Amino acid sequence: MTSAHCHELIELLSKAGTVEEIHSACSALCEQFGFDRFQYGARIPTSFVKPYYIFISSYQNEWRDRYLAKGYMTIDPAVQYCANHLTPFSWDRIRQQEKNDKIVRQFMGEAGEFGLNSGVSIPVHSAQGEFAMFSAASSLDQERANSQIMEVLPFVHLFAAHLHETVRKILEKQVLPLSKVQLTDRERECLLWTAEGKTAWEISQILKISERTIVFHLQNAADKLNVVNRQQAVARAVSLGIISPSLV
Amino acid sequence: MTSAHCHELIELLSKAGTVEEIHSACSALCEQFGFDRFQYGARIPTSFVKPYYIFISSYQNEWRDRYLAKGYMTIDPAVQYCANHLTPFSWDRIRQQEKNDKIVRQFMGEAGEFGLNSGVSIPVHSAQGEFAMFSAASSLDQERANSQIMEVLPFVHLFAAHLHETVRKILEKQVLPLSKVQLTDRERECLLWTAEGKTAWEISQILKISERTIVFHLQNAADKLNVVNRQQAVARAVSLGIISPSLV
DNA sequence: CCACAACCTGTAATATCTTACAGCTACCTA
DNA sequence: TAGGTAGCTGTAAGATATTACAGGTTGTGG
Repeated sequence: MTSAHCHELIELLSKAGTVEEIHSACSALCEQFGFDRFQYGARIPTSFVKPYYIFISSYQNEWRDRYLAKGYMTIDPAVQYCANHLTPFSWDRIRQQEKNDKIVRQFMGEAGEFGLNSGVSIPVHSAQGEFAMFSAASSLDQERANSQIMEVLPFVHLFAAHLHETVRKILEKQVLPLSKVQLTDRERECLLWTAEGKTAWEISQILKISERTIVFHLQNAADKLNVVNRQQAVARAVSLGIISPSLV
Repeated sequence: MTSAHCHELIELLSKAGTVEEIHSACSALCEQFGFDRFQYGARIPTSFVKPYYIFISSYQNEWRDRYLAKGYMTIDPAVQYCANHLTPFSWDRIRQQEKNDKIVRQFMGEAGEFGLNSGVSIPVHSAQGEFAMFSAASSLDQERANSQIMEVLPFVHLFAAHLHETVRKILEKQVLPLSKVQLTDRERECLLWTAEGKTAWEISQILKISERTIVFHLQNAADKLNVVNRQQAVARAVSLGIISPSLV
């Protein structure tokens, strides 16, 4: 296994223009690297309460349905880990853990019935606040699966990053109109200070323009972001990466 | 070059408890993978206007000083790219670009004087809104440098993720007291709806409790987050990953 | 039983935001 | 020259947030 195999797969990804083609590239990765099934899932922050989800998966439908229906996302240790970390999560960490909730053990058992015993999950976090996870499962016995996973881990990790960027490019045209919002310098500046907790009057003192103008810029920013007030404007601007601790 | 070398380096990282030890691990990576110099830089969102920066670097001091003094961070194409992407940025992309600003060409020239001609930059984005970059430079001629970079890219990429997690663990004790803020379920819930643009009265209707109680929870959340109003509370909660489009 | 955490509620004064009205300058490009 | 964009400013009514006062219930663990 060399980096060249990895770059070939990434090359394949870069040519993908549809979800189906991405699915094929992931399948190619599984074949190349000795995995049986994969799943990519991403959460896109179009709204906080109702984010947009996309899944590209070769998991069995029955398992996927049960997973969603029973709300296993809030139980799955891989999800818990990936939501807060950057580094790959090997599934056998769960078994190694001393105390596992009863519910977690049950979850693991059910997953095992679908051939999801050994595997690895790669967290992906983007600057735009998106969260994605790429998981690959192996049907080898635990020991062999682990050594195989270790072998290909760097390649899968790099692949996952490219995978998310590819998905993002496709989604951009469809569900990410917000990410194209262009704020003017002043709008961004006012929003930045608002996120710092400053009132319109205080910002007017900082920027040495009238309070009315601050209100004007913030209103324009809110209109562009399609939100109803400053709290929501700040939330959206931060989660979209439009404002970030930066460049000052 | 195999994955085993990579895992050894990561093992080394995991043992690091100080910035110096991390520096050593990065140096080991450079030696192992044929790079001459490295730089890791991270921006930690303790505040929007004045974020916390940390650098671990083997770049020449003179270049580092000039870089900061001249504000090259806002010019550097690698930074521009990494701020918005997940995948590695090979420096020769800059040269391949058709139109380069005069200022960019000047920047590249100056960097070249310090032996920073060929190299790669890996973006790192965390769930907590941190942004980091790990760059490794090679003094080989362009063609050989590129093929060498391609060869080790997956390993460097995985290393960068572990590097950031290690740094984060060290910083957590010092500059990240905010990340330990624990909000109650209600506080988080109220904050989440506030980030959705809901007023206290609207949230009271959603949660079927009194408006006064919503105000109470939001005030408690603001106190814990050490902020002065709802805008800042939302900004901080989002950027710290305390609330995110999720799990509903 | 007591302390504590999480949760809940009310009144009221004041500060701040939101929105609607109306109008200005400067710069750039078709 | 006209039209567009970015920026700037004022007044005012009404909605909402902030803060300070004062008080309650429920469940958990020492």
